[in-house]
Amino acid sequence: MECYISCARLFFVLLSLFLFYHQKHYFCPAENQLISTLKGSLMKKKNILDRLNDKQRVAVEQIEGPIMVLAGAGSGKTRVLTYRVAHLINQGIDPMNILALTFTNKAAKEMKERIINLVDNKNARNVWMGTFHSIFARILRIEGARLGYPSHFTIYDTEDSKRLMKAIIDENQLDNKIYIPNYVLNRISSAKTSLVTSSSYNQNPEFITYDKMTAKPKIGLLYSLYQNRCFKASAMDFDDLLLNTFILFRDFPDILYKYQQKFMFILVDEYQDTNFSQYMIIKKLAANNENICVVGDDAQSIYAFRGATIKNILNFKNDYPDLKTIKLEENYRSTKTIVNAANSIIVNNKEQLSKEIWTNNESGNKISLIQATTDNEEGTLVANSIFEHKMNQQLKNDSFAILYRTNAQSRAFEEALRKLNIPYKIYGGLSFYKRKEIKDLLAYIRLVINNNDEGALVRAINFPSRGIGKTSLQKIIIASEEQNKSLWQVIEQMPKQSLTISTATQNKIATFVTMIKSFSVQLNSKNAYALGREIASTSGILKTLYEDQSPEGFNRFENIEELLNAIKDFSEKDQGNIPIGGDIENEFRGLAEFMQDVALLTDADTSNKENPDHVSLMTVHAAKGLEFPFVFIVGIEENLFPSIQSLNSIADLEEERRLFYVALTRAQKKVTLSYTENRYRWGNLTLAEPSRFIDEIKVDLIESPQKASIHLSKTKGFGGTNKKITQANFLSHSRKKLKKLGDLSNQTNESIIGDEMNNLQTGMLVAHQRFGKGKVINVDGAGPNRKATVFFPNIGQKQLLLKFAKLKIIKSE
DNA sequence: ACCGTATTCAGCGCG
DNA sequence: TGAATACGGT
Repeated sequence: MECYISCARLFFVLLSLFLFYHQKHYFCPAENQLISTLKGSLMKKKNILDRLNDKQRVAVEQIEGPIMVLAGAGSGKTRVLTYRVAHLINQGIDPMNILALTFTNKAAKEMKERIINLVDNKNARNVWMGTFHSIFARILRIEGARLGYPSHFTIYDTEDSKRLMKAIIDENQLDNKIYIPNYVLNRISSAKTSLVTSSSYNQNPEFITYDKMTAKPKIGLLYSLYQNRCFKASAMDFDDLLLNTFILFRDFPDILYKYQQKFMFILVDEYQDTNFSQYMIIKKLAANNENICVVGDDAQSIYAFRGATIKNILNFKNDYPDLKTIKLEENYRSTKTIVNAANSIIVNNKEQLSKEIWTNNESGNKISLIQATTDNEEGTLVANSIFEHKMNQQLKNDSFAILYRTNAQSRAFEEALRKLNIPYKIYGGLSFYKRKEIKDLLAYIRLVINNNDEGALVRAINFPSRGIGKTSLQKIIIASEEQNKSLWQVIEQMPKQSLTISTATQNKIATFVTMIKSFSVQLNSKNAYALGREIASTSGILKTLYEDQSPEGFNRFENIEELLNAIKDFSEKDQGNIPIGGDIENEFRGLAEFMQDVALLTDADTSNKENPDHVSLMTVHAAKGLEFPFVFIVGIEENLFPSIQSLNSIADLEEERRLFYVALTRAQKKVTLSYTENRYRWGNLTLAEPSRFIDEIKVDLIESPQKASIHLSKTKGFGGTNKKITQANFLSHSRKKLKKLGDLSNQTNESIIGDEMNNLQTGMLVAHQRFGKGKVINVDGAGPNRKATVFFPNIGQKQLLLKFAKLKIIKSE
């Protein structure tokens, strides 16, 4: 819980950083160092190439023609990509003519920063670097008119899609037990990924027979209805961004030609995780120049379950006969032990390209194995082990990561780390922009930008509640279906409609319409922040949350303020700081421009500005592309890792194995595996046995299990480099550290209330950041739930959770 | 319209 | 187990 809130704050800190390039990358200390070194020693063009090994160098220097780089884990893949772009720019290529597609926004942003630091060219930021979705969303905003979309089209997130699909299933009186919204959406998604439109779906024997076989013959119909509804709302879902780009290029050769000319050089990162539609788009774009460089590692393909296919790597050879393939096989990241362990795992996969990863690094520590009795004990043992490593080797928290297969496993580790006052951060989980209050305000903003946005309208009209209920909305939806209009078009022409809605309700709707219109007209003239605030207050969102006396309500209020602050930051910065690409004519930084960034932003772009020194907790999937000195891979049990769902097919099991390979290769110095004999799953205790993956690691690379709990007195040294610490020494040392840790923990987890707050008593005068001075009326609750009732003369009585409210005691009596 | 209770479901998740 | 949603009563 606490994490969400710190996440929330962080998210927008990060959002602003994302937008303005002030971001530091915490996970790549080596590269970071490199950058500062380079900056300091006035980079010259030829120095770039000196930093590469022979193979990397070929991959960077061979700028013309098709190139495929098969880059093993830790082999400097990112460096090849960044240096290649830098090299292109140094060769005089206009950055505007370079297209670089990445897997995440974060990767794009980090790479771009590095490139800007590598080259002495102010225009370097104009490289079109971003995810497939963000790049093609941009192109669709420019060219979408050809397909009948306005440039301000909405991008539906998965929640919008689900809401819409539910509604459609309902409206068509289909059984939502048979037509489960998520299932239907998955079918549609895989169709779109295969470039099958709704009309071709209904003629596609493969899809039709499958749906008949599974007794869901109406899916094709639902697909059509869904597409129609999205189109009326001027909305695209994530898959549409790719599908529509493909259609655009397929049906409008002039546009395809334009972008083929523009993108003279194309680079694709994480090629093993691209799907068919991405493959086809790339193929089209590169068809003219064939200056295309793809980088990937088939051994790290872990997203087949959502449509990615390594066929793209195999097909690549067929598409470009004069393809040059380069294998990067030297690992710079990990110890010999880790590299060998990873190799001994991956050979068990039948389907793979031949590659032999090796390293010149030291042998390092053996892989440790922790055996626990219960999942809680697993948490404790891992946390203790982290603590022990820290103490013995004087390490920071950010040297450690705990990786798990499923998010549900995180709890035991959180609790154990909290007990030891070790700051941690959970990556993944509920992100800021998915919070209700944020989505509420964003819904208004979306509606103001795109009146036809159905998802936004349904949300906004319901909150704050204004007496327009389900029944009225249902009538509006029916009318919109009958007339093939958007919901907005129906309510805008309300008086002309013969709807069976009471005059009172009609008046309420009319008021709502007028309000939204009054915002819309200001969109292109008013400052984003001013308009955002006006929307937040006029809509009643601020007021409603303000009047909510509960601590949660207070928090929501704060989150809205946080969002408004982010908008303010955005609007105040001058243009030229556009996150992706650069040759954009639009210099006005209004709300619409802000929203274009937000729609495609995710939590993966977070890191911790307030206290970067934390242990990272995340799924193995989320860890892709990251590295840590010490990695704990937990829950290495049959039916969990490999997952029980993967045991039906060899292909799935092989993907699990690749996933385990990815997990291992995140580590630089040491890997610790853990498993438990008993695990709570869905409320009941189940027996667990060690994963087959443990047996697949060569025996000489792994230690036999450590069983009993680790106590301070049992501390042993690790490896050669650390200094020996006598027991007495260690204890006194650890006490100091403990205290320091407590302080840090206080910042990150917000779980410990400062000493001062423990002394808070009724009658004291306190100061609050926003509410000003007030008097404490009551204090109750304990630990993280400790809260105070404070009377603020100007505002009134407020209940504040002490762990969130940054109260200062002014006067004790 | 809203709230408390019953029921359901449970894998990883880029954008 | 626990969260997220559906239901049903006021």
